[in-house]
Amino acid sequence: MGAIEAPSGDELLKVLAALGNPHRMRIVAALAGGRNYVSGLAREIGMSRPLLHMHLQRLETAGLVVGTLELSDSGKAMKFFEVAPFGYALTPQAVAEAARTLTDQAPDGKSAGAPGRNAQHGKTQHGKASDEKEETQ
Amino acid sequence: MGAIEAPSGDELLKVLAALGNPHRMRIVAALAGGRNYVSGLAREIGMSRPLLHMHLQRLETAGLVVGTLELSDSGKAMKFFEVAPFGYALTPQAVAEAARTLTDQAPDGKSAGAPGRNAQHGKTQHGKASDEKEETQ
DNA sequence: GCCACGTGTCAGATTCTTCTTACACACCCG
DNA sequence: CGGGTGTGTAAGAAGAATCTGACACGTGGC
Repeated sequence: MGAIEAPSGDELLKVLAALGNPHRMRIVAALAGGRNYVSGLAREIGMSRPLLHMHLQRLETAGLVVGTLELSDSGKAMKFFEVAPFGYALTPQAVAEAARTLTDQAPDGKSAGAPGRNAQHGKTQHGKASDEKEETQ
Repeated sequence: MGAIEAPSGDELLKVLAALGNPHRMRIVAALAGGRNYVSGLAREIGMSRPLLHMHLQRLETAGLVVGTLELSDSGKAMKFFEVAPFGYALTPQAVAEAARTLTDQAPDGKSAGAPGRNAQHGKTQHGKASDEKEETQ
């Protein structure tokens, strides 16, 4: 019966909390139309840079966008962001399944090992299977 | 082929914000295992009734659960809750599409009539789909 | 050197959400 | 009639999220 791989409760929770915000939704929408760098994006959607920075950080932590620092021909460092090819199915069973592996995140939980920051876990029919290595950041 | 009906931005936003909470996720999970009434559910998941009441209200507003007030044989009024057969696909395009119809409106109530709130977009494996009626607030 | 552009981060105020406590009512049973 | 069950709601504290402003740094061009 379980056709698709269920995401961990913490992961799904982070994704939903990240997407459950009008500004962040708009950011993802703007990024879905094409990649952009922080200041340009801030101008496009009319938001202060520090605020956009926070939202982008939240989205990146949830694995919904990825940022790459590039150097323009002028030599200026510009951080480009683009949407990650995520795909989640939101159904009662999926939520129930995820809630099973839901760890009541303690205020201090990350001691040794990966901080649980994982992006792709092919949930839906997204054949996109770029391998994912766990990098201990 | 974009034959699928996209949810309104406000609707998707409400759903994501409602599900982006560990307690509410657990509530949906508990309710997916079977219907229950408020006090019983509060005992089952170990939560105070007023708090559970608030969370249930939030979930019901988002259209994720439905509550029906029934009378037990003893004559006691008991409010039973059960999960609504919702189904949302969370992809970059879906978010972008929803963000297009995102009204950043004030806490003031909506003007009139039932807005086009559509829940089922059967792209995931979920057979049964009885449509629910729209209840404003 | 100074300014325009890019980056990141911090402190503080504000606003929202969450949670507890306490109250209101209705019904049944001893 | 008091005590058990069920319901709903309101006030206020506690906490987390949001947002603004100012600061830091680096590079290219006048």
